[in-house]
Amino acid sequence: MTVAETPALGPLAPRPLYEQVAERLREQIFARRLEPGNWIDEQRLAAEYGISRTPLREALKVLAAEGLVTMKPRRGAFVAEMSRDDVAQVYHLLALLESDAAACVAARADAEARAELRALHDRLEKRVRQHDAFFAANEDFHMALLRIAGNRWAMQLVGDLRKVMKLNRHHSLFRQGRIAESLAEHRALMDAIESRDAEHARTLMREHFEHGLQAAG
Amino acid sequence: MTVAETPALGPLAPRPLYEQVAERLREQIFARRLEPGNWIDEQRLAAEYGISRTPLREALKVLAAEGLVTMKPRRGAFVAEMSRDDVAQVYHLLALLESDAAACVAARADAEARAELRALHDRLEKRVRQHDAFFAANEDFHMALLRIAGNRWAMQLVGDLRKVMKLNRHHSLFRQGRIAESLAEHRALMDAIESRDAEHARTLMREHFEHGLQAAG
DNA sequence: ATGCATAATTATGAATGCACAACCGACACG
DNA sequence: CGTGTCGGTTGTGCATTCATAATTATGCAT
Repeated sequence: MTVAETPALGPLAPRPLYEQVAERLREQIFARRLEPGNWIDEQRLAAEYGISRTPLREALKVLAAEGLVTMKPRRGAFVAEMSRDDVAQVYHLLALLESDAAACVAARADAEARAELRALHDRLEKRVRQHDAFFAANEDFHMALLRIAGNRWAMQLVGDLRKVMKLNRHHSLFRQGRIAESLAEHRALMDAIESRDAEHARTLMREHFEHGLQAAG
Repeated sequence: MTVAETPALGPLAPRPLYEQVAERLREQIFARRLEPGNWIDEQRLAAEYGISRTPLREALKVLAAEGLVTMKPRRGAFVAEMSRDDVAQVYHLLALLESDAAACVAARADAEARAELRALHDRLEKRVRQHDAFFAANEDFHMALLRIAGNRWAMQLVGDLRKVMKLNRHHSLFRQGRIAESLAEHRALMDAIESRDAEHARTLMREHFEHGLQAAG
């Protein structure tokens, strides 16, 4: 009844096929090989992946729950589209959830956790010039913050919201100069966290997202 | 077994089987006919529902994404369990998301929307004595607030969080006297909304959940 | 009896098969 | 020239079947 100990299971994880397929589909969607609005041809993809439609359809259900695809009865699956409103709404939620996490971390994280965030932030500083690497490091920092905040449900929610955000073509970081701005905001946030100023951290994180939304608009 | 002619709603409701099954499973879980931690016997349920395992498995994927069941590879599906920590974490998120929605509604909802909420609140007032009816009316009020706030992603998130919350046996409203308290808090919230005091509404909603968590603890 | 190896059973994960709705094009009609 | 419907085609949704991992039962030695 207490957590059934499934210890570690590193390379010995016989991950179900439908999960691998879901992961692969996510990559295809983020890489824009499957574009928002496009119909997803089950037969073609099943053939391409060398599998049957059954696990593919199960994977599509998972992605639908994540919001990456929409299912139309008897019509099939389509890559989800993000309207301008959707982007604004998701930004608002990310601001709310992540600013709360930032406040929580500033207030309660131990020295070790703060050091981990500092390390991730420093990595961010080193990648100002490489857009893709900066993007990845940015994601790492934000997700680490969530993990340290210690709310697994929040981590799940934010993870899903960040996934659907990747559907948005005009990502804020693409704007010229936005990376430098974003970095400066991260720097201020990191300072607030290290000086354990929870409310300041909350405000900075919220503003970070507000600026991101403006840049994306 | 074929649906035959559903005279009025036949062609208008071609809801896929796996969705109906998902709905039915949710009911079974909320009614505690399937208890948290229990293994879900695919064959037995498929036979019981008179369907094959394929749509049942697809429904289970959906519920897994909602957090109502957990899938263990090669072991099957299990009704999710909510630990004490989980309950606290979900309450925290509901407080955050719904208090923001309350502030938004107080600030921006038009008279008609406020009237709708008032009507739902009055219904709540009339059901103090009937636990189940009060519970349902409470849910209606909270979800209406979310809908009026106008963030469809927030509505989805809160809906899912409220679903997993129903797994928790010791729901706060079960505590003696909590219903009256809850109602008083709703009353104050409704007043704040009608006087369009956004920050007051936010605070009241947050406290409403904090009290709910204490009652559930 | 207890512990371990091994065979039988059972259930999951995936593949294949099939019925019917949705789509596409042709052709008749207003 | 647009509208409608009729037949063929395609693809979804679901059922059925199969392979293999997990679980239970069995036997044997200690």
